[in-house]
Amino acid sequence: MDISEVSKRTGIPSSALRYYEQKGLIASLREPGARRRYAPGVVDQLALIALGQAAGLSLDEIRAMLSPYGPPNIDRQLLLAKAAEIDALIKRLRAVSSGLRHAAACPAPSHAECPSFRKLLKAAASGALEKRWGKRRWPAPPR
Amino acid sequence: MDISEVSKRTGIPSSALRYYEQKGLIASLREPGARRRYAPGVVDQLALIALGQAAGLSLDEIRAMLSPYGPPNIDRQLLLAKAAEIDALIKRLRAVSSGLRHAAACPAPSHAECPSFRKLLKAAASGALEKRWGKRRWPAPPR
DNA sequence: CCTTGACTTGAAGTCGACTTGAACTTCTAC
DNA sequence: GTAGAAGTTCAAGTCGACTTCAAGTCAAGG
Repeated sequence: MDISEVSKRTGIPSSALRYYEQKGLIASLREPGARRRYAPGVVDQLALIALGQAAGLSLDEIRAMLSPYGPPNIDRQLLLAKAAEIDALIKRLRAVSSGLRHAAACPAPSHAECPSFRKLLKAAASGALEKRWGKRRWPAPPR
Repeated sequence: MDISEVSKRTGIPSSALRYYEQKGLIASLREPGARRRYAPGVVDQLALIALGQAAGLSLDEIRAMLSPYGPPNIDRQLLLAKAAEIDALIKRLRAVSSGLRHAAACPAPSHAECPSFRKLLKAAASGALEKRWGKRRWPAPPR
């Protein structure tokens, strides 16, 4: 497959494919200087990368586990830690969702006055008011 | 309250507070040129901002609804849309979490060969392989 | 042979939410 | 009155994951 074929199949722009290769996340077979050709397995590889990204792993972390050379070297500890992290995130997101619905529905002039809203607020933003959060990029839903 | 007091109470660095003020998200009462003094309500305001951020709103979107001048001008449509978006995100995150746990547990040499894993993968990454996602910053959990 | 379009490279630009630095002022304590 | 901590402004830097640009190369069709 050539780069545009992979791009079509995965939806990932060719610029991103080149970027991934440059970062060592995928490999292309080719004579130096010529055009890239991809083995079919690269599509699965890219799906794994997408999973890792959805899980909040950085490309560097993903590369550490899924180097295209040799068998995947899975850090099970890290995966479980990330899973736990995501579960915690889900909890907070549920509170955020409730908070938003409440804010949309509650007619109180100032939401800061509504006790149930304050409670949701605390649950949703807990941590924000204690220790600062790190940063993370999350995908938006498929449109 | 002075800026360090607000910072201590909310955990938000003073640099961020100045930034928020510059962006019009919060107000400080003060003689021009002198030090900032904050009304107590600013803490609630900041909690709302944190909620908005946790919900994935940009500071610009938050400002549109929570201008410190005058009553909040809530866009209920937008809030409900964001809530729905978050619910969809939660669904995908659950799949991601399962996927990670599976990847950590499954002894298969190549995960791409395990059918149940492939299914999770699809659910987790769905959309990534169709249309490209937008970008969004999400907070990490409180450490 | 020549055009056209897809590919190549490396470097630079983008985005949002801050942080950091430099240079300066002001408040607090001694 | 003076040190030093904490505040001020404005400009510039940071981070990750890409995208975009400029300039050049290669392959197939007419």
